[in-house]
Amino acid sequence: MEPSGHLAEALKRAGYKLTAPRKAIIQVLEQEGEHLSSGEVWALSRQIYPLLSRATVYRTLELLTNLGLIRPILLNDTAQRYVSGEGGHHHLVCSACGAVFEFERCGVDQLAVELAERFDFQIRSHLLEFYGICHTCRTRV
Amino acid sequence: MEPSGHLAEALKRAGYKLTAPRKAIIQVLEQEGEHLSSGEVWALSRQIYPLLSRATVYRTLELLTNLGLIRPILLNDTAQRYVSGEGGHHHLVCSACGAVFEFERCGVDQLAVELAERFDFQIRSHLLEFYGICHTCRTRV
DNA sequence: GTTTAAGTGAGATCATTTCTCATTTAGAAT
DNA sequence: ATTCTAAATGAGAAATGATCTCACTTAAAC
Repeated sequence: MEPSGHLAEALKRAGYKLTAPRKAIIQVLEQEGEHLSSGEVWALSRQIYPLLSRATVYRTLELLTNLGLIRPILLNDTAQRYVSGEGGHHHLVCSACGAVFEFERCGVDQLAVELAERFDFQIRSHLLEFYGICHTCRTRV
Repeated sequence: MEPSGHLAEALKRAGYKLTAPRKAIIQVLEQEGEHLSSGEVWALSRQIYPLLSRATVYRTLELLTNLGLIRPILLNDTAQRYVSGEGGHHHLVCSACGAVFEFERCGVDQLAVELAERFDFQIRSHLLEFYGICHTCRTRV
């Protein structure tokens, strides 16, 4: 999800303690890729630090979110999921079957610059999603 | 949220029964505006149809979602919230304090046309969100 | 090594969502 | 209008996800 060591460094820089539970959670986030739910983070991190409590997972995910290092994303789940706080995510989401297609170029960079100036807002990432009906669902009788 | 009668018509057209519970839920969605959670829809709809069960609210929201008439959106909540299934939503979201700023023009129309063709996907709406740190949070000591 | 504010675990509590199944009903058929 | 039936519903149980509390622990500054 992130370049290794990135999250730990950012935490320390922001004045937070680098504890064993946090190290385990960070290691999971950095190694296991995108779209992890809170529960998945908990399960995976307990393989590293078995005493880890659910509460600490929620607290750490919230902390990392507030620092802009990760952010929640809406998938077809009930559970909250997280992705990297940097860069863009671009999806086509089928309203009927939930299928997700990804694409790369989105062309919002210029807009980002304009908005950053207009709102005096420091932009770190973005999400662009289109919703509709996919080919399969549309051609199904 | 929708032009009046739009949802009821679409439901019938898709072959679903137009029951009293569904009418109440639809009336709420059409009148009460955006960003309602399931719980809020339940509470408001019960003012119209007091026997209404939570389960029916969930079932109806899921049905309307599958038809592309509404869609879930991620806000700073635990609860699932819904917006119109048509048109675009454009937000700047502060990772630190959760503040949301809206903007209008997003310029993704041309991209939408290209993607629709490339993926053979019928696009009905989109969401463009930028994440970062707002002016207030950045200048706060 | 001491100190102390920050961080944590365990489990209770709360909120949201899903499930089950007996009962009801919209709308088609007559 | 009446009958019929698959679809829809209500009520509450169960599951899942998130938050809170508080006594205990610990990172890191000194």
